[in-house]
Amino acid sequence: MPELPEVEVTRMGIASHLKDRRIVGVLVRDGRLRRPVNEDLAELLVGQRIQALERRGKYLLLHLDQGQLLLHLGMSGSLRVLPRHTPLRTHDHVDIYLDHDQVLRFHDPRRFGLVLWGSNWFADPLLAKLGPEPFDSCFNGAYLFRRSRGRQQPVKGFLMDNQTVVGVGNIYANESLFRSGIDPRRAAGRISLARYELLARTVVTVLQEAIAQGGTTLRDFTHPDGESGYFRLSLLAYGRAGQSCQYCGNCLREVRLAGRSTVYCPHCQH
DNA sequence: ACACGATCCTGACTGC
DNA sequence: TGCAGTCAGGATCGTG
Repeated sequence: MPELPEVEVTRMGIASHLKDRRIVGVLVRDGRLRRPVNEDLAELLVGQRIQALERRGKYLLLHLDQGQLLLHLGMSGSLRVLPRHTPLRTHDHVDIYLDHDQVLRFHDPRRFGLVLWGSNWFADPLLAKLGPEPFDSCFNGAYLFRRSRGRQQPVKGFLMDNQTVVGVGNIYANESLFRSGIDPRRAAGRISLARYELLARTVVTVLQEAIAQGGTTLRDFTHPDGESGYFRLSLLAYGRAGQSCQYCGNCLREVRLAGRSTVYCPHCQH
């Protein structure tokens, strides 16, 4: 489900409900995630107060008095703040009970997500190797150009690599390359500085638009408040294989790149 | 170092 | 209706 915009929409939706709340209980119904949830999570968390909810790439960091709870939504995860006695759905794997009768509930059918306690996640290999945030000034065309020299990898895979830049998954990689007129199959090392400058600006614009529209709702992604994200209506490439290009009217084509569905316009993208 | 495929897991959907 | 096959927004690991 979530790329950077969906994670950021989640963060914005729940951060104010979490700030200064005290954790009064924890229930792990199924701790078998990408890595096992800490077995003693309740002992570790109960009594601590929540200071902030921060995002780094597609990771969320819940800052508590004595450390941080690292959260990742994987492909199918979601995180909501609910009244404590809200009925359970299947795959509601972790509940963190808060004062004021609320619960922070982690839901993840495919269990590719993470819920892990630690004291310094920024030093952990999971986060330490991440590339820049797309909204940071060091993410720009010159950076992409420099980093891509000599690389034969298709530019789409290069853009989705979270050591290049964090947060750009399959949907937004497709959209950014479409809007930039760059063929996703083109070798990353053979794209000009000028085109990378356009691509970097486009990535930022696409992600910002998606956040402003509440993210992209496919299948079950909804806001923390249950609303849908409307960026799906703005998708020009992703999910539109076989339909006509909004720019030139030709038929959009689909190929698989690094195992991921890739949609592009053979006429507009080079 | 680099690029790719397989893999973790469940659910939705397709076609027979 | 049922069953097999395919695919899905991520990230890591092993391979050549």
